[in-house]
Amino acid sequence: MAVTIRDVAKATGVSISTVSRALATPELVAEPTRNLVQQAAADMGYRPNRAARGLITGRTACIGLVVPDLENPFFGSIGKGVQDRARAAGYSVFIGDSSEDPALEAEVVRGIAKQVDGIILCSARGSDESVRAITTDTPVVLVNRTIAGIPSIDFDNAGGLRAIMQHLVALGHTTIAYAAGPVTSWSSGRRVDAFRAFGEASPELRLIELGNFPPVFAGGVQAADLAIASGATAVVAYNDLMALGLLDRIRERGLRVPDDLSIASFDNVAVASMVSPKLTSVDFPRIQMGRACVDALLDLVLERPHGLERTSDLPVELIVRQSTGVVPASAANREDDTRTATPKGAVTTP
Amino acid sequence: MAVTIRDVAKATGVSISTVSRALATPELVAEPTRNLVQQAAADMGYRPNRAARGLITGRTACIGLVVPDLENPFFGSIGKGVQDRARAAGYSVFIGDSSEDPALEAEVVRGIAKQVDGIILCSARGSDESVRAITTDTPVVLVNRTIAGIPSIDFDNAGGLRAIMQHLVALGHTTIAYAAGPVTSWSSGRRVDAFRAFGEASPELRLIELGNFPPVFAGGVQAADLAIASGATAVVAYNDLMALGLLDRIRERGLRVPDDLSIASFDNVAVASMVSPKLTSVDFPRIQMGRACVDALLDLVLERPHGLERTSDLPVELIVRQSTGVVPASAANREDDTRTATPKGAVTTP
DNA sequence: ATGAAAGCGCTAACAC
DNA sequence: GTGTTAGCGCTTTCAT
Repeated sequence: MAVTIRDVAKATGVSISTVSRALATPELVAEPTRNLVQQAAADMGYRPNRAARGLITGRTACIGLVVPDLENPFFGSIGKGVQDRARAAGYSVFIGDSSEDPALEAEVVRGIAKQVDGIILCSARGSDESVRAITTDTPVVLVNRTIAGIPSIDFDNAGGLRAIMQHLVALGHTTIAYAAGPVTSWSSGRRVDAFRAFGEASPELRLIELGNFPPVFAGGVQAADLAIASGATAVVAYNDLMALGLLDRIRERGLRVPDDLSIASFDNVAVASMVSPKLTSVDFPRIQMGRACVDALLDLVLERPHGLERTSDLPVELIVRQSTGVVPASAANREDDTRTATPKGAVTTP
Repeated sequence: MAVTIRDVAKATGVSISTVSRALATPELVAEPTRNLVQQAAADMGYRPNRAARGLITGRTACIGLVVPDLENPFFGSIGKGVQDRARAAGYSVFIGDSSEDPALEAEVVRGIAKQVDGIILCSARGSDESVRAITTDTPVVLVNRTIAGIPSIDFDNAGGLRAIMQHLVALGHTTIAYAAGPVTSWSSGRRVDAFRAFGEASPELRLIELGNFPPVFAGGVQAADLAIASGATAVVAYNDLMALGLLDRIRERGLRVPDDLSIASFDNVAVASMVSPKLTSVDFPRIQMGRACVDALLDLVLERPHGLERTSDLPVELIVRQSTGVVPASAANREDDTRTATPKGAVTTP
């Protein structure tokens, strides 16, 4: 058996409660006693039994992290941030993988809920009700999804989309296509909304929605032909994986990126800078997101008043690389004609 | 407070020990009582308090997984397998990220050790002694590293290397270069050993060791020029990231892959099939590895006799794609000459 | 087959 | 400032 508080008490000649206090609340113990006990505890290699402590305090000093897919580096990064901040705060992290399955997600959450003080739930797949049901027993912070009444953290999807659009417009593009992710994806929805809003604010642009695609390589391949057919000079993809698929298919069709067609996307996964041309992509501070989640969750758990707002958006950053370039001369001319034909506010020719 | 065993006892009119038995060891309770209790427990939403149980049984039903970097999809996959198998066995998983830092690794392990029944330690960074020290308190299974006396699981690195070599030889290559990973990497060492062994067994081949490189894109870039200078017609890289760097630099030098130079590597990361040309790579069954780790660890924890051997190598699979092709005609001729000039066993010209 | 009772290691009143 | 005591929720002898 490991060394217990009792052993330390026996060794130092004080009572077990003094040992407990010297270790947990040192300010309540006289200097000499405290030193004696702490020294002895250290010498004997005493390590408190978390389970016993939790049994009485009702706190576990553990938090749970439930993600749809651990293999996805996106969630790995968040996990790294979570683990890092949690450790700094003296908390351990339980990991749960729901394999993108709502039923499994519920089971995983249930299995974890009892042994933690709170849960960080990434991209919850369950219904609003099922998620809300969890939050009655356990503090929860949501990532990549918002449900009224539950604190959540997200990236600034709209800001990222706008950054891409401004970048493309600055390069002279006026006909821009967007290849969206799954309709069920909340973040995809936010980006589509921002895309439309941008279009409404800039009527001189021709913005084309290519439709919804699986957020993977094959989805990008599928979108590529539509993008080419649309006449757009730039394509924005829901994520880098799709951008890779676009790239592959576009080149297969004999076009060059970015000379004939520019590509921009979201995520800035590691490989974005390893392919040629390197991808222009919106970077999400994922590790920072993980940390922010822990902060928000501990605010809840410890009932700290000065926590951040119930929901917040983390700023993102556009990383410009080689997959976006100035609009092709031919397209620029063609579009110039269009622009001239419908000048903003003034009609000189009937 | 949550519903306890006491509440269930009160509701059913039996004693708490009967409730405990009905739930934990049903065979010790009479059929009617058992049903009554189980039904009531289910209705009341009773969930056993793991901490309390652990306090008395000495078991936590938790295992720890410590990896060098959660952001690396390699470890994410292993984590997925671990989590999956552990859940099936009724175990929860603590995650620890050591950020490739031996000191932090030790701290993370220490923090986790007390709250788990065993630890799966991936690519341990600490010294043999420090790792062995852990195993005195806690069962440990090692991944990607072997230390005498500690059970470990690994991939069949040598088998993978041989599979690549046989593939290249079948394509006519006789001058093959190898770009190794860091000298400190255990798996890199295994592959280098296998490379040399293959060379010794096939004296008709010219095998070139380009040296050790960082296992990342930049390392591959660095190796590329050496590979080209070496006159090899095929390059084997320590991992896919390096292969990507090789690919980039080789094309920058005006050569084509695989027409002028073939590239093969290890890991088969997702992106290997998303670049062009798609990479020939050795696939590691990582999720399966995670599962195998849990099985091995639970053998230790539960002192099951029929566990697998103390150390074992998981089989790997070569995935042939577009980055490897038949040897260039020019090179084939040149090499034919060489081969003729130094025939095996017979010297015709002084 | 079931109940009573003794703790697992620790913290938190409550005394002194 | 320190010691005594009563549990936290559960399993596990030991009786019955």
